Amino acid sequence: MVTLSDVAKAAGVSVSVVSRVLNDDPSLRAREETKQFVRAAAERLQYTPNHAARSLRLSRTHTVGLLVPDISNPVAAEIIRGVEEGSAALGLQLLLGRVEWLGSDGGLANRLVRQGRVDGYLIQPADESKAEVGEELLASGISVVSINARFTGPGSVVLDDESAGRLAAEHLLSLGHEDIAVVGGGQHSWTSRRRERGVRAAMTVAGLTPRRGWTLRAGYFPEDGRRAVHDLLSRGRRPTALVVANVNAGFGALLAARELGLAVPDQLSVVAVHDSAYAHLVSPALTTVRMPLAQLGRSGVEMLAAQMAGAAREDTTVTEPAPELVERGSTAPPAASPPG
Amino acid sequence: MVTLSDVAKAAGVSVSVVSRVLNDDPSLRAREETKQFVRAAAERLQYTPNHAARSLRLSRTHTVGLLVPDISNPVAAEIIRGVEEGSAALGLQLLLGRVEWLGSDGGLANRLVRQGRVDGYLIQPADESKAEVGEELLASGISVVSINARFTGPGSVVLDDESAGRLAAEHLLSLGHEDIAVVGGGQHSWTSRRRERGVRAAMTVAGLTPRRGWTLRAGYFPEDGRRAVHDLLSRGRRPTALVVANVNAGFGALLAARELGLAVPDQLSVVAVHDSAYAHLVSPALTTVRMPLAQLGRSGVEMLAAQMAGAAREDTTVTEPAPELVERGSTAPPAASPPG
DNA sequence: CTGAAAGCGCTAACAC
DNA sequence: GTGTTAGCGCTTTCAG
Repeated sequence: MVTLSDVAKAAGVSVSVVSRVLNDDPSLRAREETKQFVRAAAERLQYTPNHAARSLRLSRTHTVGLLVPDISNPVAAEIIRGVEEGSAALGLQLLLGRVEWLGSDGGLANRLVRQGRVDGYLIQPADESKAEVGEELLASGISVVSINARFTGPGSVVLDDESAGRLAAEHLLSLGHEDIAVVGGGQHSWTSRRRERGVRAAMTVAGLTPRRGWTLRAGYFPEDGRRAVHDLLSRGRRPTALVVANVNAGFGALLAARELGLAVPDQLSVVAVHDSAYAHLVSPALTTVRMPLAQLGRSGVEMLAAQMAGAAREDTTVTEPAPELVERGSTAPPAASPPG
Repeated sequence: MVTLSDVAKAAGVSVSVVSRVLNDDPSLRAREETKQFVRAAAERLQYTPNHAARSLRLSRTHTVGLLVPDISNPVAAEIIRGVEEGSAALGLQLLLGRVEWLGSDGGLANRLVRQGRVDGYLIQPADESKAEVGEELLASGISVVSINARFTGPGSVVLDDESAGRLAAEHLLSLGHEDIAVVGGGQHSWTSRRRERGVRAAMTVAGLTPRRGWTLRAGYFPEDGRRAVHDLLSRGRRPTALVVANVNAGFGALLAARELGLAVPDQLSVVAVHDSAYAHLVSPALTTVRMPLAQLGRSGVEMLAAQMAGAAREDTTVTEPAPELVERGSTAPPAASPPG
């Protein structure tokens, strides 16, 4: 390992000069020649500052913890991609962890903070992990931002879920649907509730009232969507169209329809929130509302970086690019049928 | 931040005693009472050793770099899950990075090594990132293990790809297929070549010779599979069954068949290597060969940890649990048809 | 049985 | 313009 003093020796100056040259210390007035010499020596020796020493000295690690619920979920993965891009751009390293660390494990996440291993945390809560789990971290005074969900306190970035819900509903309405049900996310998901609100808003504008019992809470997995749709469609009157709050659950909804012998889109239209690389692979291909997931991740790190630099905690919504309807094969006008 | 000397003060002993008690230094013969006292104080103050100081002192970070090509790929994600589990079990933290760091960016990966930021690397090469990219790292003398691919030198853990290929082919053969084509991974993928070899082996045993031109190299994305199958099926004689070397490409193959108006499985059977949570969501549901991806990830970190502890570099294959055929709807006996 | 002190590599205040 | 030095928090050798 080549250290500062190696470089100093090679350049024939003292360590402090080397340090200040290499860090572009403005208060340093050295001969240009000296600077060049130092830089050349550093280059030649392939000097790289030791990270441990530096963060010990500066109490700053240039590392942020990324706490995620489940990498295998393509929606989460897409957000992570954005986080990755953003942190690379900001020169931050990512320490990967599971969001479960917040709750269990004697507060492993907190320990990492006290260890001085990270300068802040980016949290992508699972649906279930509600606000409280992050509170302990919030209380610790460290920089934290929650992605796609909110704590009780400020410090979050979310998507324009209400618009997404509205867009999905408007699409169905424009096709002529009136009997629209919504399959939401988990019980406590604020994100999902906002999508549902968007759907209701669109229906209200169209002069429709959502039928009671037609707003379900399912979850974020295909199996959740499947179960919910089985449930919904085994009751008396059936909707002609479904807004599913999450694309994964949307796949499950499609599966359920197939299992029930319902033709999509002829007998049932399905539109889901969040696009997915798989949406065009199922049949019929799934109509979705695309949301800027990677941008959400990028905004998340950026906000965290700002917080670490001293900015106040705030809550923001990523509205650019706006949610966009991606029409595929799973939506069509309702079959002509006598009003129920 | 509470430091060792805070604890020492609280316990009324010196820092060195605290350090040795907390690290269970066997060479320390202190009164049991003293130890208890120290531990109690540490507990009470919520002492956690500062990571930077420790790794500066010990030149060890308990952190490994995880370099992946693409988190959004569910197959890669599943491996990462295993890596995550394994590293948690070993008390290692994961620094997430892109495998592209190896090539470009002036060797960012190398820089992290010289910075002393990681004790070793786990690399999951993209198909394209061939052996060479890791060589520089290998040369640096750091611990490295490559997952699901091999460097020119030792230090890798892979799956039993040949068995997987064989299993897929045997399934098709047992259904009565003779005209079997294989859609492989990228040009240079050793992993994929081993799967192809397994297919050929099974066919040879059955007294069949794979038709020339029926072994394609595609890639690991749905689009790759789709293109390859379009290509393959637009030629004169058509196979009755396909072994696709990767489940994602398998989805693309299914799509291509649909686009060409070929009924799966009646006119074309498809079996793909690697199971996926999406396999049962497409229609027909995709028959796959399940491989222990998470176990691969776990074995990867374990091997890396061993290497970091001084073990020699080696190449191993994860054979437990063995590849397993998951029969779904995309395979069936070939339609009775005159031999072409 | 316990404490003092050196030193890991770095930055920054201060001295010359 | 450049060098000296203290000290970040920790482990460990060596004294006592």
